Formats: sequence, C-alpha cells, structure tokens
Amino acid sequence: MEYKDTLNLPKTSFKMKANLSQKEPEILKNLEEQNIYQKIRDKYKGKPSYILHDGPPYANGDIHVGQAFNKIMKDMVIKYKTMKGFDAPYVPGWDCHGLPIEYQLFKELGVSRHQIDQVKFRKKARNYANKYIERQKKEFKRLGIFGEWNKPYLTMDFNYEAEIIRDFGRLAKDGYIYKGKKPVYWCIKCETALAEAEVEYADKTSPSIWIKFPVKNKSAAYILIWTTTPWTIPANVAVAVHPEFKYAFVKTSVNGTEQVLVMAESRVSAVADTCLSGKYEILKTVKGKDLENMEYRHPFLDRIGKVVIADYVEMDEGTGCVHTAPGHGTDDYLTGIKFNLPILSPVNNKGEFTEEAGSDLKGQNVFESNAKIIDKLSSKNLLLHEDKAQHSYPHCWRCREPVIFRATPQWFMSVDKHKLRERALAAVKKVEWIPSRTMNRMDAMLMNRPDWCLSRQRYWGVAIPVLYCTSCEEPILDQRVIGNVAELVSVNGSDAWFEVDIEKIIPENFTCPKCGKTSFEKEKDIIDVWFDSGVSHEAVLKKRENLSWPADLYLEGSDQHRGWFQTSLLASMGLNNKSCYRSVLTHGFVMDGEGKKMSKSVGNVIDPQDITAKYGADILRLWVCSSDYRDDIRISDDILRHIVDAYRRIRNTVRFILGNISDFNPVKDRIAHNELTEIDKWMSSKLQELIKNVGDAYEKFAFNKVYILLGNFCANELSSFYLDVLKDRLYTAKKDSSQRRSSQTVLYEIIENITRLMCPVLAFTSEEIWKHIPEKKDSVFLAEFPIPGKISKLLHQKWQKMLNIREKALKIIEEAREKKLIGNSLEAEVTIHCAKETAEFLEGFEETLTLIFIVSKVNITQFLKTDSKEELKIVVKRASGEKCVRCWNWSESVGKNKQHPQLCSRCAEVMKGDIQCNSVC
RNA sequence: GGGCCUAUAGCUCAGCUGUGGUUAGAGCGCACGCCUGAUAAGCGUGAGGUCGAUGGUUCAACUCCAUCUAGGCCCA
Repeated sequence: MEYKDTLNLPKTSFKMKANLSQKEPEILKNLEEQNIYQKIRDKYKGKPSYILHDGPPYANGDIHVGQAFNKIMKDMVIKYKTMKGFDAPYVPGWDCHGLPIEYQLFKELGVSRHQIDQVKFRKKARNYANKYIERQKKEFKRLGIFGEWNKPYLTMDFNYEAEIIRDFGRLAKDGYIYKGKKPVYWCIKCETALAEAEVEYADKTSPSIWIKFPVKNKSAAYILIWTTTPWTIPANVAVAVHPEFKYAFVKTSVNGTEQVLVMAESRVSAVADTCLSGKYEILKTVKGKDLENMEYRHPFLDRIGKVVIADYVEMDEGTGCVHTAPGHGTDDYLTGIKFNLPILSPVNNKGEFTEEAGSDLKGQNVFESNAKIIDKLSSKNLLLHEDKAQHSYPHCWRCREPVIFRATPQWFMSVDKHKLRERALAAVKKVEWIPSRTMNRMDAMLMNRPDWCLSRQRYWGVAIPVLYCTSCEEPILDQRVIGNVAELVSVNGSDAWFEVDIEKIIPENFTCPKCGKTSFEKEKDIIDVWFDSGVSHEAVLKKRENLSWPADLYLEGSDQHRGWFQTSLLASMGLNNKSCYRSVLTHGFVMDGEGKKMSKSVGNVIDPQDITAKYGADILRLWVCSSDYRDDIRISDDILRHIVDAYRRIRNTVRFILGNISDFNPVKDRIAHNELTEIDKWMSSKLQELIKNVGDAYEKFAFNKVYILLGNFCANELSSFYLDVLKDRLYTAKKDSSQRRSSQTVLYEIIENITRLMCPVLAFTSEEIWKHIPEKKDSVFLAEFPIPGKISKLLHQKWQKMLNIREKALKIIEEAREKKLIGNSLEAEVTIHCAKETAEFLEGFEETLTLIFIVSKVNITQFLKTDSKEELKIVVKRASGEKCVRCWNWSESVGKNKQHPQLCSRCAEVMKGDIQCNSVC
C-alpha cells in the first residue's frame, strides 16, 4: 500500500478550466427548463417589493457593450435585492417607434416618404422593431439576465400606445399642451422636415454680406451685422450682442457720407480691412449690455427690431452684432423665446417666400432670392460690403440639396405651466441620486431646458390626437376625441388613427368650437418618442399587476439626465405631481482601453457577443462588477485578460475548497461552533466580516468594492494563508478526526457563503458551484443573501499579530531558500527569539505554530535582558531528523515506529486507526 | 463655445470630501525563486508611482485654489 493513498487529497468534479462559453448555455437551458424566474417570483410573492424600472433600449441593431453593461448592472441589482428578500420583478422594455427605424427602413427600401403609403410603411416598421426585439432579447438572455422576457413592455404595444394618447390628453386637459412654432431642418425639394441625423454637412458657397441696420431716431447711425444667409433677413427681428464685450461706435465715411457704425470693438480692424475704404475713428465704447433694447428699423420692411444680449455671440468672425431670426436658427429661436420675440418664418413648404416677406419677394425661392435681397439693400444704401464665402452647410441626406431652417407649427408641453419646473426641481431634491453629485447635473439641465417640443413630422410613431377644423384651421384638443382615439388604439394599435374614417373619432354633434363648422381633418404629426418612454411609468408600472408606482430605482447611463430621467420626471410631475422614481443611479459610458470613445471608423469597438463567445458572460459580468461606474468605464483585450485572471483565481480557490469538502456531510459531520479549533473560529469570524463588508457594498451599489473584497479574500485570507496552512491537517489527519471536521465545517461555511455573495455577479459560475456543494439541491438563485454572524474583534487582533510575525518569518525563510539552505519550507526549523510577552503569545498557539509557518519545527526562546535590541530575531536552519514520506514533515521520530519505519510518530498514530485506502483499488 | 464630470503603479481600484502633516496602499500582472499532494494550479520574495501639467496659498499639498492639457456626457 502506498502511504499516499492514505491521505485525504482534494477530490472534485468541478473543473479547473471553466469553459464558460460552452457551459453557460447549458446552465441557462437548465434554468429555463425549471422556469427559474417564475420560481423566484413564487418564492418572494408577498414580500416587500423592489422595483427597478427598465429604461427601454432602442429596438435596432445588436446590443453593444454599453447596453450589455447597463443590463448587467441592473441584473446585479435585481439579483441582489431578490436574495435580500425583496420581491423584485424585472420587466425589460423596448423603445420601438421613432427615427432610427424609420431612417434604416427607408434606406433598406430605397424609397422616399412620398413614394410609400404611411400605413404600409408603419406595418413594415413594426415588423422591423419586432425582429430586433427578438434578436436583442436573445442577446440579453445570454448574459444571464433574468426577467419577464416572455412579457416585456414595448412602446408599440397597443395598450401602451393607448396610454401615450391618454397621458397626452391628461396633460392637455390641465393646460400643459400648446401649439407654437419652432425651427426645424427642412428640405424644400423633398418638402419634408428632417431630423438631425438626416442632415449631412457639405461645403457650399454663399453670399457673405455686411448690412447696416438704421438705428431708430438717429440719423446716419447703424448697427452693423454680417450674414451668409441673406434670405433670412425678412425674418429678422433682433440683433444679439454679447453682454460683457465692448462695442465701439465707429465714425467713418461711406461713399462720401459720414456715418456711425456700431460693432464689437475687437472686430473693428477686421471689418475695416474688408469693408471700409477710408479712415475711421472710434468715438466711444460701451459694454454690450448697455446696448440692450436699442431699437433699429428693419432694412426694408416696416418693422422695428431691437438689440438683445446673448452669451453665444462670438468675436472670431462677423461684427459681434448677430442678425437674429428666431424662425430660422436654433440659437436665434432660443433667444427669441427668452426675449419674447416674434418667431417669423415667411417661407412655405416649397421654400418660397410668403406674403409676409413683402409682395416683391412673394413666391420666390429663398436661395434664388438672395441676389434680389442684396440688390434691395444696396439700393437703400444699407449694404456695406458684399463677398462670397465657402462654409460647411447642412444638406438633405436623400436629395443632397441644401436645406433650410424653418419655423413650423409644433405642439409643445410647457415646462412652466402651473410652476411645473419649480415643482420638478423640488422633486429632484427629494430623489436619491447615485452618485450624489449627479443631482447637480439634473438640476442644472432642468433649470435651463426649454419647453418640450412634442411633435415630429415623421411616419413611425403615435399620432398626436388633434383635429383641425377644415374651415377655420382651428386646432382642436378635445377630451372626448382623445378618449375615442385611445379606445380605438388600444384595440387596433396606433395605425388606427391613419386608417380609420374621421367620423369614428368625432363624437356625435361635434362642431368646431371656434367657427361651429363640422368638417375636420386629422393631425399628421406624431409624438416625440421621448414622450413614449417618458410615460413608461404610467404605461408599465401602474398597469402591471406585479409592479408598483413609483419605481425604487432608475438605472441608466449619464446621457439620460437630459433624456429619460428628465422626460419621465416632467411627465410624472405633470400627471401625478410626484416623481416616478425614488432613486436614480447613473453610470458612465464604456470607452476603449485609452478612455476614448468607441467608433467603427476608429476600429476600437468591442462587441459583447464576441466576449461572450470567447470568454463567457461571467467574464463580462465580472468586468462590469470590477468597474467604477461613477466615471467612464474602459474595456480592452488587456483589461479583459486581467478579468479572466481574477476569475481564475476565484474559480481555483473555490475548486480547492470543493475538493476538500467532498467527503463532508454538513448535516452529520458539522462541528459545533464553540468546539472549532481556534484558527477555524478565526476564519469563520473573518468570513462574517467579509459578509458584512460585501453586503454593505452591495447595499451602496459599490460593485467594484464587492469585486475587490471577494478577490482579496480569496487571495489573502484563503489561498495564501488559511488554505495553505490547512493542507497538512486536511490531507494527513484522520478522515473524520474532529480537527479535520472542524476545518471542513468552516470550509463548507465559506464556500456556501461566498457563492451566495458572488451570485449576483457571477451568475453562471455560482450556479455551477452550488451544484457541487454537498447537500445543495435547489438553484443558488433561490438561496438568500448571507447575514453576517458575530465578528470577534479579539480573535482578529490576535491573529493579525500572528500574521505579522509570520510575514517576518517568511522573509527569513526566503533568505534561507536563496542560500540554498532549504527548498520546501517544510525542510526548515524556525527559531524565534523574542521578548517574554511575545514568547508567551506564540507559545499559546502550541503545536499549531508549525502549521502556521508551514515548517517542521518552531522553537521559541526569550531574549535575555541584554540582547533585546530587536523586537524579534528569527533564525532558520535545516530541520533535523528525516522526512516522513506521508506528511513530508521532517521529524526525529521517523524510523522509531517499527510497523511504519518511514513515518513520523504523528502519521504512525493516524495509521493505527482504521484508515481506509483512498485509492480506487 | 457653454454646463456637468474625470485624471493615483502595466491593469482595476483605495487614500483626497468644509477636518492639508511620518517612507502613497491593495489585488492582479511582471521578474526571480520554491514546490510538484489545488499542477494549463499553489506558495514566497522583489521591482514598479516626481499622485495629468504648470503656477499659487501654506512651515507643509496627491489632498485646497487658479490656469492649462487630455478624455467623457449633454447642449450649442
């Protein structure tokens, strides 16, 4: 018989090589077959609820690493809260309507809007969305994310669409909805509004002109402006100046006439170089804000304009006095709103001037009229200089023609009606923002945002339920109409608006409230998709039986401060006068290894599907866990390799423990806590400390701390000390000796607890581990989160002191190794010279000392009074005696036992008992 | 251009917050060594940082202030 066969060496079927990419789908299949999500629901039914409301990703394309990050984080929260005993259902959602699908589909179909019937197109869009929802669903599930995948919420569900209409109606009823004007990109050839994404920039040559606006009631005084879009002059209502910069009154002579021109002081010389021929003189300078409200006459229309102030005015080109036409530019528009200026846009769908621009311009194409406008200015002696300029200008993505910016009628939600903004700001203060500084951002953005433009001139979305009187063009927001539409849509979907005869929508005896006529037509615009998702708390949280309102948590990327967090809050404040979320967690964006944005053109995109295929979803999950989401997150091959290493460390530690408890039955073999050996007691206490710390970290959503704590515990507490020290006992002691069972009791406790601790993160691996723990039958996902037991500070202090001494001893042992005195540390005999106190401390550990130092013998001697310069003096020499072939310790007792001449006395003692041969023979 | 934010070893993170003060820490990786009874593992020792840059406040700054640089989100 080989003595080796009498040892209790680790034994487990838990593989060292994870092979996650193959194993995970099997685990997933198994979990799905047992319907784990439903089992979890059943288990926690009736418990306090925790609602994380999913922000819907857009149903287009494969999921990218940012979405994977977001969903994994949500899943970690859900899994943690569930294990903490909350009923935490997770209903994933998808954002289905809107531009990206429309854009993509038009591209695929190769047609323009006027070439396809809207309803037909909408059906295709719905199919398109469905296709990608299924695709993304599969991808999310593969990441180990649990949820109601068979019943997600879709913003294109009929009931959801109906709710959008109802909520719009409720807001309209309370007066939040109004009709106004706003400039949008407009292609005059396609006669359609364009979204930002449908605009492409290309170089264009335009006129570049300097115009003098006559100051009211002052002769020969002018405000000098510069523009490259002469056709927007008819819509001019103001001139913007920077409040802080200095403006000069420049005296000069133009065509022999003395005049005074107002412009920014810092622009004077540049303007003089291009526009002025003669000498000039600066009469005086004033600050821009001193010019505010100065009035001027429109160069050719009978209208008075005024000077307003704006921070965006720049001094690197032009005159520092900015021609402002709120109907033709975004900055201008916002300034117009701020100063309550008229928003003029005297241009029709075809890009022709209307009567409002003057009878001489009426009917003319705006681009073609540039020359005429320049002539007009010139004939009135208001054109100071004319030139050409090449600049980057927006063009239509489809017809490649230059587009214009044009104010069109739009529906808005007022942010200030009934003090909505103030109420929302107050609500923000009551919400818990994680990290806390994100509250600032939310606050600032809410403070500055304009009214919410709700209408979109698009095809794929929920129609705005408004009628127009065909006689007087009065827009009609009627609650009965809205009710009818909602009803219709809930049954037939939002297509109904476009398909159904108007009679089915109009209540009986309905007349135009303004003119009394009875003929109407339907609004063509659809609602902004941000409104779709902004009312998800109404359409989902309030409607689903297993959910509740408000949500406990919204968890999204930092772009959603302007997006979903804000639209949801505004909608909720308008509808409920209360926030729809109690807390909001924001994470950064996923960047490449250098912290740079990922982009296809740079070629630094990392695809979550590739990671899952190569390493496994748990690696991706561990990466999410390890990252500090408060800032931007990085990912690269290098980073992933480190994560794989960290994973391997955890896995191997687990494997070792599993191997050493394979013969342990927790029911029969467990040792009572007060009978554990001290090192085991200490370790058990350290475990409690870990449970406490990890629990606290989860509670604060500090996942990267969980990662560090678990990693350090495996490496420091377990692998490099406890497990290493335990080997001698586990392997060589009698199988069912109380000492071995004591250690196994704690090892079992450790594996059983850390598996649950890591479960929210390493979903697949923890399930795999759980299946290998003796006596664990159910899934780990039905286990509860550990509650920390008593932590013994006293033991921690005592053992920390021990560890400090050990560290010093290890250094000395290493020195001996370098001198080739020893190899294996068991070849060493350590002598520690120390003060009386320390000596007594060490003696307290008795025979455990050799175990702790993993040497064959430890001697302790007290310092004499004279030689106590050092705190501790450790000497290593080669152990005496011979090596026991069984336990490998060196001992003088080897050879003493006649029956077992190769063994030490301790092993011989063990052999006396009824040791079973462990080998299969 | 504006608002908000970030910058500590090769990597991931501590420390820094209205309270500045001994040689700035951990894990991983790396180098070297040991072991071969956790073995495509395990153990030990060690080398790595002018704390993004510059200037300032101070007896003293990674920590406070200013500017700059790089990067991010949002807006323009």
